[in-house]
Amino acid sequence: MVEKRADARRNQATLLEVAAAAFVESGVNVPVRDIAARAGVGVGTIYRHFPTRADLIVAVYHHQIEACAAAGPALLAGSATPHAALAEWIGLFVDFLVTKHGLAGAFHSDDAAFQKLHSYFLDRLLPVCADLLAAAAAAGEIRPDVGALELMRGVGNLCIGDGDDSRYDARRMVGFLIAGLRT
Amino acid sequence: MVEKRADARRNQATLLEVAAAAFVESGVNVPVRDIAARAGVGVGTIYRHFPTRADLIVAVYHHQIEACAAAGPALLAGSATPHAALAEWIGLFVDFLVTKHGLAGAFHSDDAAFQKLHSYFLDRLLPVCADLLAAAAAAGEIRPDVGALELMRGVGNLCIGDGDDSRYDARRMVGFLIAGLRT
DNA sequence: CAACATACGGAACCGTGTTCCGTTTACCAA
DNA sequence: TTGGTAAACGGAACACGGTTCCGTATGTTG
Repeated sequence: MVEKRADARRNQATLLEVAAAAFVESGVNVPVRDIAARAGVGVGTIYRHFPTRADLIVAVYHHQIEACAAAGPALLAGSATPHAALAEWIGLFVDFLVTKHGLAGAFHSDDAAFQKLHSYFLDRLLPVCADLLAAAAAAGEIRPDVGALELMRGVGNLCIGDGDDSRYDARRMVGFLIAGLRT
Repeated sequence: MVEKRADARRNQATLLEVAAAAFVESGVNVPVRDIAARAGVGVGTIYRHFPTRADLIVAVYHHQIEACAAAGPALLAGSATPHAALAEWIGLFVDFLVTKHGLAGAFHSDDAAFQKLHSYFLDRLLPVCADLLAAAAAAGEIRPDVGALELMRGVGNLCIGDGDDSRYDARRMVGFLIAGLRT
């Protein structure tokens, strides 16, 4: 057995599309039952393809996360200074997070189910961030003791709630944070 | 009717004590049923005294929040510069948040039940923060366009998850953010 | 001490994530 | 074409946490 049944493959594809649409309309915390109903399947079908909510979220945003990871080295190679590359890359990350209502919150949830989401983000993006930080530190543009993990968590945290209140702008706050890294 | 029944007053006091202890041990997200069990009362009794979780949390931390609010003017009067006062006051706020496991998360929850918690924090602390910011801005120490609400939300967000992971230190990140406010 | 308003306890309800299992169906071989 | 079978499905059921409701118990007052 190597090939999945045709209906299974079709359902998985449908679920990814429907989930993506539901996330856009109702945020990543949309109830699993709603997604199932919209896709015309039972909740069991969702859980067979995606063992937890986190797996579904990871699957939906897989391409965008990979694109973000890939953008790091490209920016480093193409920007005027490492610090500019870092700022641009963080900007991409922030854009990604704030356009997914509730994702930043889920990212930092202490719920065990979201551990996988957390791990995936970190696995893919932490090395990229670390390289950018190292380059900027080597160029003497930022203090040398800034860790990639703390920066990513801080940035992710600052994105929580963006969009809920027009008086709060995560991009602005992240900008201040990055500015505060300078030597 | 002006006086509450003696048992009611006693229960309310017990609940405050037990809830405070439970928050310390298990975080502010400890189930209501657990608090009820520890206090030896039914859940109905909790809800009669505190209509929602948020009311209970507000009641438990009322004194500390008031103390934090009162510290603002005192620091402003006693510090070398307005910026130093701002930094010290933010430090107090951060200390308060990070020592209450899960409180920072609840503070920014989009759950309607926590709206009251959010409002109370903002009602009491926003004016204090605004005064400190205005003083620092007037002294030319920080950029003049920083809002109290965005700063408090940013700081609150940075405190989320502190303690869950020894590699993340909210105080450090907040320090960077405040540093990034400088002109 | 009686009578009544107040307060109590905890079962029940609701919403949400997740599991389980009887039923249906795609696929392949005869 | 047609069985047979493993894979996949649907949705009821369960776990859990916040909140509500109401019959019962009790402090208080006259």
